[in-house]
Amino acid sequence: MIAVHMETHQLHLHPLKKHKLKVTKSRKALLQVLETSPQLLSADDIFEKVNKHVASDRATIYRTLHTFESLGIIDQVQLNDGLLRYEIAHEHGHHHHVVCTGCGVVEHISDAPTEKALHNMSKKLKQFSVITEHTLELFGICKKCVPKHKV
Amino acid sequence: MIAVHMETHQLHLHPLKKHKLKVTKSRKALLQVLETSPQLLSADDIFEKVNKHVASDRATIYRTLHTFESLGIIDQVQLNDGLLRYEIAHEHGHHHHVVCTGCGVVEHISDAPTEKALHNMSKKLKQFSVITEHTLELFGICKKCVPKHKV
DNA sequence: AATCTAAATGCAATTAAGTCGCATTAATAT
DNA sequence: ATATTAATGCGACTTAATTGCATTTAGATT
Repeated sequence: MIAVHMETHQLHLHPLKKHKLKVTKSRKALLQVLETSPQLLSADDIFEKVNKHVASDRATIYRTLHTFESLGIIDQVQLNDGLLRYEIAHEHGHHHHVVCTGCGVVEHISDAPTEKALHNMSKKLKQFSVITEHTLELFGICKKCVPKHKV
Repeated sequence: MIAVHMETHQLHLHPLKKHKLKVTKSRKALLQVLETSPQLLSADDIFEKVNKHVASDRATIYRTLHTFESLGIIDQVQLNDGLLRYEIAHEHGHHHHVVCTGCGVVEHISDAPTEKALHNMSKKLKQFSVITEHTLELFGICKKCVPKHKV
């Protein structure tokens, strides 16, 4: 009864308890921020958003991001500007992103035909016999932002 | 006769003259370095290699890279480590890279089936109707490096 | 060939993203 | 309630990249 109650409105505590990490204000806020964001967020985005709720230091944010990343709680993503961005790790595993250049909203994709085409292509390479990974990110304008760009 | 002679061993001057840029030692060396590199090179890689031939400053290298990039002489590439890398621009246009994580050697690819799969996939997106671009980079171990990684 | 001038360079200072050491604080096990 | 150890805050530092400014130089002009 009590356990059920706790679970329902404190879902963001799970990853911390699960990995025996101390439940601090900064970490709770960071998780909250990532869980509710429709965008991929940079360390600085996260720093700003966390600090609207609790006082936290950049070094703490960076260290927390590293900790969470190495535990698989969050994923790092490189887009095309060299800035690392973060998202809550997907249970689905391998996937890619479509990012709106207007508002930053992200749609997650994992498309079997594309993966198959990539696999076929990798067999045609001249200098490579082993492909270990790939990055694939798409950029576009989301339906909400299309009107703004029509102007 | 004279023109032919000049062309044969000074191909790297063409882009400079073509764009009415001054032909300096640093720029010649930078072009030479990029033209002969089987790898994508970071600004710092280029700085080091250029300075084996002529004395040049980092600021000069960065400015030259910007100039060349905006004129389409070279292309910028983001891999997965946040460092900008450069290559001589391909006349072929749109293409992707396969990068050896051992030695950095790059194979250039442009695969119609993959592009078609990406195109099909983009039509299935929920939040997007317009896709403007995509990045796709593959990582693997090249045939020369496979033996080293077997150890 | 000597001179002129805009373009390019070298140098130093600056910014931005991220990291690290260390003393202090605070979460949680006892 | 206390002890222990993880986590934090702060400041200094690193690395990639940018910028202002005085000097130099490529190449056009005479």
